[in-house]
Amino acid sequence: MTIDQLDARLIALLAQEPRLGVLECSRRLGVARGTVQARLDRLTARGVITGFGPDVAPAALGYDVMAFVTLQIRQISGHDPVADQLAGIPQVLEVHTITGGDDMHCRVVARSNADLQQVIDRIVEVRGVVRTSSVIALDTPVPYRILPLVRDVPRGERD
Amino acid sequence: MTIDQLDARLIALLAQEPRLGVLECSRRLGVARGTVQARLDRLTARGVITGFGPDVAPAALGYDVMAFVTLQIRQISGHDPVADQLAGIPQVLEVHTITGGDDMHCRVVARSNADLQQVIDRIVEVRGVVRTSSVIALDTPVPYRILPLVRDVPRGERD
DNA sequence: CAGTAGCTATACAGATTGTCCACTTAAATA
DNA sequence: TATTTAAGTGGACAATCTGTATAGCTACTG
Repeated sequence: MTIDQLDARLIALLAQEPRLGVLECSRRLGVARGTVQARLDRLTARGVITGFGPDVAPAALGYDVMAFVTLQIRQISGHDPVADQLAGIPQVLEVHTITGGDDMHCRVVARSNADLQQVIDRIVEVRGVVRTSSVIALDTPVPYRILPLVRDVPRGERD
Repeated sequence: MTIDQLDARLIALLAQEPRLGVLECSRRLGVARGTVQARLDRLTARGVITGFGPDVAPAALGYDVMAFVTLQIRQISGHDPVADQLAGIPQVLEVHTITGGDDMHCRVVARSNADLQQVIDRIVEVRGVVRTSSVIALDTPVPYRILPLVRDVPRGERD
């Protein structure tokens, strides 16, 4: 499961200028339009590209506070019911189960520190959650990105 | 800094079917094309929508292991030089400075647990990094999302 | 009340998309 | 070696969309 040079260049191109159409991509990459179309279809079908969703900045919506909350849960209840509950809280952007002393790791946002407390309270209320521990993200020197990873791959061939 | 109903519906629509054109959006939302265009321009200008990048699944590229690495750094060196170094490691997808006992929080991916060790080694080598601690993400019951947040906002009016 | 901002409706040329098709390679298979 | 198969190229066509402008209407503000 890897991608080749062309795939990588295509993804990189789209990552930098996402609004480009297929035709424009083909021009920039120096290949036929059909090729780009086929590549995109294949990348999407293989699940490499999962979508082209608009990237929304929570901060721009007033959610200035971002935090990571780790949870310990009552083992007996299992992860899924807890995750389902967490999924019902809009401010919970992401949930992972993890190794180590804690059981789950969430990324949450809030409108203020006071609001963060509310969000955490809501998390604590979730049945099965035993304890939480939070750290606030003060700054994000490296925002989420995949370009370097994509550029790095190209030694591979087809799948 | 909030968005109104229409903005929210527009973002939600695009989040679900990102490939839609402006015209199609206007039809679905029941407003004029110019309105959608203007809204999109404004949302982008205001920084609410930061892009439409292709969402790439690292796992589909063979990076099956995801982990969170927290760092303690030598305070005297400051965060920035460390962050710059970390930005040079493709497998480091994201870096935040945080409150609490540790100083930085990173999301990293790797091709295997053995490979993760390599990545961590590379992080440890960064000048200014004193200590690292990692947890592996076993599962992701709630993948990153902003829809619930966007849907939740609509009580607000214009900025 | 005048001015501004936002939405609607309409228009038009130019560009793009979704699909076909025929032909050429390169690689895998019999 | 002969034969498939997958992938890429170049071109063509109708249908659609985009960028851009115009003008009228409404709501809010000083």
